[in-house]
Amino acid sequence: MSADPTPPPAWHGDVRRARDEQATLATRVRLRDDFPRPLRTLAGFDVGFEDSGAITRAAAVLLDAATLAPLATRVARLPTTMPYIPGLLSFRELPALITALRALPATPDLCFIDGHGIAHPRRLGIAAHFGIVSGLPSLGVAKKKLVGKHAELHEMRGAFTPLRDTSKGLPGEQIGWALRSKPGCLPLFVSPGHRVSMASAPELVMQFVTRYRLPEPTRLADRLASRRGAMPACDSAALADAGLPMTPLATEE
DNA sequence: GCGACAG
DNA sequence: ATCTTGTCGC
Repeated sequence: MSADPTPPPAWHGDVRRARDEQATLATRVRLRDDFPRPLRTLAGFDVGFEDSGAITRAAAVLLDAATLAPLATRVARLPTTMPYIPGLLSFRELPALITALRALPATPDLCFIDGHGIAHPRRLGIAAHFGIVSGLPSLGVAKKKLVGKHAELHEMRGAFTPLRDTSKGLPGEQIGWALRSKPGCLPLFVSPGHRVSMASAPELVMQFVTRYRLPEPTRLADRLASRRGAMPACDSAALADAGLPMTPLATEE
């Protein structure tokens, strides 16, 4: 048995140290598609808070990639250890997210994270960090941009345009995409996390967008993390079909 | 010094 | 993220 090669981030109250750690880990991000085709299972992740922020609540939802049927859901609650600091989001939320991931009955082929992938000052947004720590293919789906600029976006569903980091001059390297997942809605900011290419990111997201702005994996995790609405019933038969463990589909909350 | 600033 | 009612548009 070997120890976890990459432990979840630990906050030591030192912003500069955390930034250095991000720069180092960003070195290990791989932007090449490296996941099963066709995709069998997907997982969506998001975080919410309880007790005025004292408790960090991470939600994970495993779905069947072919039908988008929920196969399992998990919620992990951990004491909140640091405040929100732009650019250091993963140090605050990743421990809970990894806990939720490990509680899933099966390992997902691709992980959708609420937040940015490499569209980050040091190219290690929470989705990229999640990929490095877990070793799994991941991509980021954010509702607002953290850094970068992009041209005007067409109103048509599915339209996308590059998001580039212009902080070091024009044109600037591409760090992600602004994606019109739904007409009449603000665009989504999509970027590769780990083991996913820049070119595939928009398609991977649109492939799982139905009638809402957010793709199903993230949309469902969002509701579970924020304790809103109800989760569609999990399909135990599908979980079995997928050749996954016959773990009881305990749906928390 | 003045904005920008994932969740 | 979270606190919250009504309101605008398809």
